[in-house]
Amino acid sequence: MSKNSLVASVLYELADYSEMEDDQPYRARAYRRAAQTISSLEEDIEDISQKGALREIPGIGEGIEKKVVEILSTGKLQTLEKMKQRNAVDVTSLTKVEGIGPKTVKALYRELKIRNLDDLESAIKGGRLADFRGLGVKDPKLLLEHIQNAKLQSNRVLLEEAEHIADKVRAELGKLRNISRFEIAGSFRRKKETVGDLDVLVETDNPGEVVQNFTKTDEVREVIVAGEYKASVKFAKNFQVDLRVIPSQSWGAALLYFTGSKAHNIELRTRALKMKYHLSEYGLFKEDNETLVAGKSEEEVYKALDMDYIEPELRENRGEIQAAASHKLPKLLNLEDILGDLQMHTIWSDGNESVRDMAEAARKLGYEYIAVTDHVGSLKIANALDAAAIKQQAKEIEKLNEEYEKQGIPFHVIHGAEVNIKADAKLDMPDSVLKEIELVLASIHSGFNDDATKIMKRFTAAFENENVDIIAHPSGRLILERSGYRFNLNEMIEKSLATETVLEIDAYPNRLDLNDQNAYDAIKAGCTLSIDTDSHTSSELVYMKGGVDQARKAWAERRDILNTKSYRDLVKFLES
DNA sequence: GCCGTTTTCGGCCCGACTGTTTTCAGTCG
Repeated sequence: MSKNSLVASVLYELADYSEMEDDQPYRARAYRRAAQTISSLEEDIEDISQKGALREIPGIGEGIEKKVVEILSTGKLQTLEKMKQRNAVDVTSLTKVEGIGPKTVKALYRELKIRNLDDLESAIKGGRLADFRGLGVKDPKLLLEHIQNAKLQSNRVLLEEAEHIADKVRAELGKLRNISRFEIAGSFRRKKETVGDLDVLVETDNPGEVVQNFTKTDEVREVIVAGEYKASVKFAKNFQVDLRVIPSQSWGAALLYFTGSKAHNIELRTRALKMKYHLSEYGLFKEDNETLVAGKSEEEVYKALDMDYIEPELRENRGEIQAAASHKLPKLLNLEDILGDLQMHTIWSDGNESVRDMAEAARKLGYEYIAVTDHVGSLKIANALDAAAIKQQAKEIEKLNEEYEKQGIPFHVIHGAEVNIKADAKLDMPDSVLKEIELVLASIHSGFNDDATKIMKRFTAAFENENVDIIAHPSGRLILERSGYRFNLNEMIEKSLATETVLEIDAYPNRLDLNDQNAYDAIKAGCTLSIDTDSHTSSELVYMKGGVDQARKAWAERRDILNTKSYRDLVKFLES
């Protein structure tokens, strides 16, 4: 785990306290901007600092450079610590409450001596907030709810879950009249691994009516705001959905703006300004602010800015703007390019269906092949196979393949295995057994707390074993649950290249492992990746789409991904 | 605090919604 998020969070905090303390809003904004840039940086901030290249990062000058260096060496910032002592106010928590920003925090402290969420809660319950001016939410019950939300963790959900909520939104919008088109934008459209809310754009001639009717649909549990052109509501589980009405001539500009990311938008607007334009969600305008240059479609706006069209997945300000301006964007991988799935489990180990069931389901998806990769070795919870069972399974698979061949069905089941890399850096199955298996995945399932050196020693054993073809779910993270083990990505990439071992993007919705940043780095370095679903039942094979989305965010092209190869080429690769 | 194809000073992305605001500040995305 890099220090980028630490540095970013300290800078964000500094921005909040600064905004509260002094009247130089642009200083706070500069901190926030730098924090934003650093948190979306692909490179480790510590490496950049060691190279002395911090000042090359846009938004980092003399002052912030010093602060970053201090955070990296001490983990803290003296200026911020002093501010905290001076104010003794928990700005970070208080600003998490909906409707409360730094200015309100300052007023709450000045007038009511409120320092934290508990103070705020008791002030509301004691009715002391009744005469307080300037707080957006007047209803005490609602405010208490917002405080509870602030105390809980974020409401972000997995992309997979967001897809289901999006289906509900689509269903509700389908019932409303007078909507000529709609689109769900935001981080959902960019296919971020987690989604915090849904941004729904609607085109209609009856804005007020559509907004009002939307707030009355069955899924809506609470209305936060509802104006003529915009509504914010909460669905079940506190999940926020924002609806915005967009005029037709601005559809593309609005879609662009609300798809984001914020960093991407700021870069675009800055580029527009340099070209003597002015970009907002209403369109790209000439300097006079009246002449519309482009706005109907995203393509039109990008074109007017002398850029190629940028796919939503790429809009994270990771160099896509420069690439689009110089016509060097990648030709992104598509789901149709995937010809097989190389990790799945059956009833032989901890899966729920037979080899044949999985194969038939994969054929329906149009695949040429699958690899059945049940757990092997001593992993008891996963009902791992021993050497004898592996042999039996090989026979079953051989028979099924013969059957397909006889019937002239061009489909192949590859006999694979997922072998555990043990804490002592040995594989959980002797080489004599592994070499008989056509495709071996190696992965870590224990000793998660080992330090990076030990983890790398274990991975190295796997990389250097000639029977191992793929390192499965390399980081071991579970999104929103655990962060994964400490590994050294650069070393993983080096080893992957040196030993021609493939790194996996495990497409299971709460894994997506490698994550997009790491996968981006690996692809840039020239590694081959595979995208596998890790399915334990045939209905999970469709998780491939999430894996492809993740790979697209990592700028993956068809040639970067192992399972875009035909069966013949794949076998050649495995044998080489 | 950052930054420069107008600039080393004077700008900084932009607009909707809310409150009790009679002309705008704060918050949010």
